[in-house]
Amino acid sequence: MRPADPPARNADVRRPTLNAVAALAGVGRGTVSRVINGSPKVSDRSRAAVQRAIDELGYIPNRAARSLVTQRTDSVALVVPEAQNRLFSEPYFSGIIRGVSAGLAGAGMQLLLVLVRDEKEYARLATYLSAQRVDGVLMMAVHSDDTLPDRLEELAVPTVLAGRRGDGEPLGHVRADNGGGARSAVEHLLAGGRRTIGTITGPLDMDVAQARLEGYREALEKAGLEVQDDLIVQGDFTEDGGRWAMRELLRRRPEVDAVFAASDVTASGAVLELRASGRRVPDDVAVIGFDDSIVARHIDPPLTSVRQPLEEMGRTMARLLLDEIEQRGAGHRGVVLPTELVVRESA
Amino acid sequence: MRPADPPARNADVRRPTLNAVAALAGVGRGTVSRVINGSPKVSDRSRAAVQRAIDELGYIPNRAARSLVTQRTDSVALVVPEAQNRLFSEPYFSGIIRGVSAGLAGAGMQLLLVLVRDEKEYARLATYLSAQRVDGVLMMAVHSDDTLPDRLEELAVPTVLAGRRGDGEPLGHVRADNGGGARSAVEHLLAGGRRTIGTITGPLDMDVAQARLEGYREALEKAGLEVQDDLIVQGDFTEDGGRWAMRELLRRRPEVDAVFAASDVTASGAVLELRASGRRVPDDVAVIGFDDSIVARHIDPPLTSVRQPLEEMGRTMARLLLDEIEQRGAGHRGVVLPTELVVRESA
DNA sequence: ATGCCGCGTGGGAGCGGTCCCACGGGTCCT
DNA sequence: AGGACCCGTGGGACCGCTCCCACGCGGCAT
Repeated sequence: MRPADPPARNADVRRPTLNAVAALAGVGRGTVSRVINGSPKVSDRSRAAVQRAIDELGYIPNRAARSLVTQRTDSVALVVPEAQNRLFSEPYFSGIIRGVSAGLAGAGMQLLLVLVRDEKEYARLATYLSAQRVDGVLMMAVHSDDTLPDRLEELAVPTVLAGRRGDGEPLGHVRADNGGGARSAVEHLLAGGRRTIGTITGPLDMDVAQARLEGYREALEKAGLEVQDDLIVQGDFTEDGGRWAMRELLRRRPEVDAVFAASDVTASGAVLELRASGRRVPDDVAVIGFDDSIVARHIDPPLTSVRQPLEEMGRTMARLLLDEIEQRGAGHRGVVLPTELVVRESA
Repeated sequence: MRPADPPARNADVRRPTLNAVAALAGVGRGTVSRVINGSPKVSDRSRAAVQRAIDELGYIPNRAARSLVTQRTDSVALVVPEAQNRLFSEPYFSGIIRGVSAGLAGAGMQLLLVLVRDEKEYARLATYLSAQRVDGVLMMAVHSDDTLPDRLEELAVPTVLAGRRGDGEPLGHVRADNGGGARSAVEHLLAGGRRTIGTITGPLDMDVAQARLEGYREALEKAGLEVQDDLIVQGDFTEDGGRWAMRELLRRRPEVDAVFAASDVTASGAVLELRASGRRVPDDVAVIGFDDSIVARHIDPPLTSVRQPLEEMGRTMARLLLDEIEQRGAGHRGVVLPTELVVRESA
């Protein structure tokens, strides 16, 4: 129990209100509101007077007050499952954020960052999000069995995903052309004369992993080569997983002369294992990764990798979400952005 | 009575209000408010009734409405200058964010992410922030000539910085023990029998760079060695800067047998240059970096590096900010957190 | 002139909370 | 018995904005 209430609530300088602007401009509140919201039904004279008053007072609308009546918050949440946050190579995360931020800033929207630590938090999140009345939700790294997106859809919260859960993703989402990227990687290996090309996949319950594997298959088939199951080893996007998978691959097929890894981190594990087995990269075995992350540039030898247009993906996510907020039922759309092969020394 | 019900404003399901809870619980609005805010002046009977009604309706308070009257937003902004966002090794950024998020979540505070692209945006930011009425501001990576913090202080916006601008930083801030970290790195090199130890610094207008350089000096002096100016080369935290600085260092002192680099990225550049000059790491020249970033683990050889307790730094920032919001004038405090030397193969 | 139209415009009525004042009804003291 | 006090309580008055209705006024047709 507090002995006495804090005196002087706090040192806040009371900011000017719309009322103050109206008084100074000699018009009614309605008119000021119209000017601020760009309504056309205001005379030039009033508009100028209001504008002058706004400038003079340094008036900035109070978001809470507006939000209370419009039932909008002009803010969206970016949900990042904690686990993924580590798993995914960092450029992925920060690149997308940068794009999202840029796309949102233009629309005067705020970005709420929500890191989700554990399952318990995750479960309560849907209610939380709809109660906070964010206008929309951006989700990073959804798993195929993720139900949060469905709940958000039920609650009619506009949602856009980074990546999709599976083939017929009903929600709006943005993803890189994983299949195409993988294809171009394998084609590059083929063009380099490699013939026994293995691949280390990601967890196959993730769409990205599936898509990249599919691209690998397509490239081989297009080249008239047979897809051999023992050249395909499942990894988990980690470095240790990459090492382990590479060892397995070498055991099965010691003559392998190239590897396409579904992530750079995996690839770096593979390179380590190759070196441990006395093989040289790329002379004996060529390696290509995916993501063009920091490690790609820094491992020895520098890694050829598939780059995703991260910032553009982020911007696109923002745009899609804004569209959906503007007119719900605009239909959830999926956007696929092209990838690019960055050739370095490993292949 | 209103003539007719509002014509379904939009597809939003109208969430229950405090009024609805009061009606269902058979009490007044004031009582419900008291229960929600944990006031002791409520009878157990009322409290129970209200609690039941809340659960039944799934009531969650409307932040905007509350914010309007309390003049608080229960949200803080995390400001990240865009340039730094690239410059700083990523674990730094994401580690701190994770800590901040954890620290804030406990207090029911929201985290607003604000990336600042260019100078123009930056200039308007102070006004913007105080107008948005965020309760406080967290700033990443301030430069020593940064004036935004000062403006925020003027505007009486509670602020906590990651790192400090200089020696007598007036604002609350959290930083790693950069000097101590550098010292332990150099001591490790000395313990390994190295005697001609060079250092590649960061931009010396940044406090971290200064502090790390100072630690280098102290360690040498403590060991009774002379600090030789030509063993100190200024870098810029980039890889290229590291290469260039290493080349310069080799030119000045070809017999150098160890290098302490002020960042891992710098160190990785140095390693590249050392190898290009035909030297082996660590056999001929030992190298230690700072940050324990991803690249530290992935370059060849794996880099010995100084780790900062990033997540704890984030949590501490959150706590400091919360304190300052709670009672302004609690005095801006600086907190220094210990670092840890992670020994790998490069030294 | 008289009516009608449409454009700007002012301002009342909320949005959903918190704050605080006034009030009923017990307890305890005189 | 009457007064002073305390406790839990209801509800009015906002917080700063948008929405919308009603109104004044000039121009045009009647």
